[in-house]
Amino acid sequence: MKEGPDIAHTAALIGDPARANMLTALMSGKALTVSELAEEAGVTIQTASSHLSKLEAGGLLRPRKQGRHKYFSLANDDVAHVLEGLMGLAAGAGHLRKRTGPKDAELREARVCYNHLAGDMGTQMFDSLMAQGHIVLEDEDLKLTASGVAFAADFEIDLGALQKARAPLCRECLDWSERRSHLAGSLGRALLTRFEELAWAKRDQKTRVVSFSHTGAKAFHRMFPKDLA
Amino acid sequence: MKEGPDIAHTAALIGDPARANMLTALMSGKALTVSELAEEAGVTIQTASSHLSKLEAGGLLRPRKQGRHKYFSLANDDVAHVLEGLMGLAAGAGHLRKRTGPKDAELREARVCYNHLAGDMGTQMFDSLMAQGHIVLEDEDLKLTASGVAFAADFEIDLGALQKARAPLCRECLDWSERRSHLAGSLGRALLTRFEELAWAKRDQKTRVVSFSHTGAKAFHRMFPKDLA
DNA sequence: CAAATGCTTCGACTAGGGTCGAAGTATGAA
DNA sequence: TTCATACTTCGACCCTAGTCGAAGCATTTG
Repeated sequence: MKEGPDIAHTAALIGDPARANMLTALMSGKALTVSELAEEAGVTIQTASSHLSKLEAGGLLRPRKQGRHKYFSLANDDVAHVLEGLMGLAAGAGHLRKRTGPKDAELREARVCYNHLAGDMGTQMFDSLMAQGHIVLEDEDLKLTASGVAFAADFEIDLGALQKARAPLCRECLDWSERRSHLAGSLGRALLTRFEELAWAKRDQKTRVVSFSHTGAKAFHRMFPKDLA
Repeated sequence: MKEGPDIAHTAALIGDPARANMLTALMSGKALTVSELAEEAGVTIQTASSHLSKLEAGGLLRPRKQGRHKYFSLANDDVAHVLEGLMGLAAGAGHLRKRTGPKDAELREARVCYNHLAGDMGTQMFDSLMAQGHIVLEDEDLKLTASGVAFAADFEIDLGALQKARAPLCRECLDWSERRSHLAGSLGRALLTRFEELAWAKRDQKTRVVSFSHTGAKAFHRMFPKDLA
């Protein structure tokens, strides 16, 4: 009678408030230590440790040991994708933690989703890349076109290094605030990194907010124009 | 400190085994009564009733009263989308209920996802529609092209009626077995319905399996060829 | 009207799991 | 080596939430 994967176990892992807080914190894309995650979730370190080993066993997190620290990050983009989807459902049901908080507007404007740009500017960049023909939807997923390769080279992104990793270069990710797609995958990550290198934008560690400088925003909009007839 | 929607509450709703079974059953797209869902989940009717009101309050289900029956269905495509995503995660973590069961192959071949065609044939149909230029990814989401409109008319699908509803006409939905997109939205539903009307395919209520007849499969592959150079 | 069916509410029971204090292990610094 | 830091394990507590029996509504049928 029960066919298909065991959805309940995975959902229950996300369903605990402390664990959900940790996962949400990891949506920033940064790897965090046990103590940092404990702080984030508002529980003691012992409790956090127990939660984290469950999340790891459930395939949601990827641990990395470094000296006496243990860093956790989301296991892959699929996890981030599901988390964003859940945020969309929760937002739709009106289950917001704080409604129209001061950070809310900034979060909708531009924020980090796992490791790439999300929010209004994220979807705008995605749309613009599609409209300029730099990426296309082919077969199952997004492909970088020849013009896209040129674009990346022009922006000094090392595609060769990115393609060595087995992670997909381009991926769609559904935005919970915009309800539209933005660009994930290793290229999405590389773009955000590049914005930071060029000091176009800075990301706030705690809140996931990405704040663009004045000149950075201007350069961004020149590179990814809203409408191109 | 806690910004964003309350993901834990929604995930916890899905995280209970009984509720997860009900939701999985509703992925068939059919509306089911309280007693049917109780049977499906293996709990008494009282327990099921309690679960269902929670799911309803959480915005995951949409109830409809009809006489002394109360029918439940998934609230919208977003819910189905998240559920499929969770199935993908659970499958990736190796948390399958039964591994390589007899139904498994059939499920991967063709099954119902909420109300549209999923599995190998679902993704194949999606790819073919894209390749033939009937649908394109524009701005945020999928759009039906002029040739797509002609195609629908030719297949005797009443687009006018579909467009009246505020539900999106075309949507992508990620397949947990294929890990590729297939067509959701009201057009996706209409296509599956049409296959049934033409007796190309029949869907099994219990298992979500969609079985194509011999001639039905032939017609399907003629209409959605795998490769068109 | 009464009987039957489908569902909801109430109340009580229980198990599972989240929580933390305390003790144990491992790595790095002095 | 000795101390400090980062994390894990153990054990006990407690409380939420899932469960079902029984009773209560609502709707349809006879």
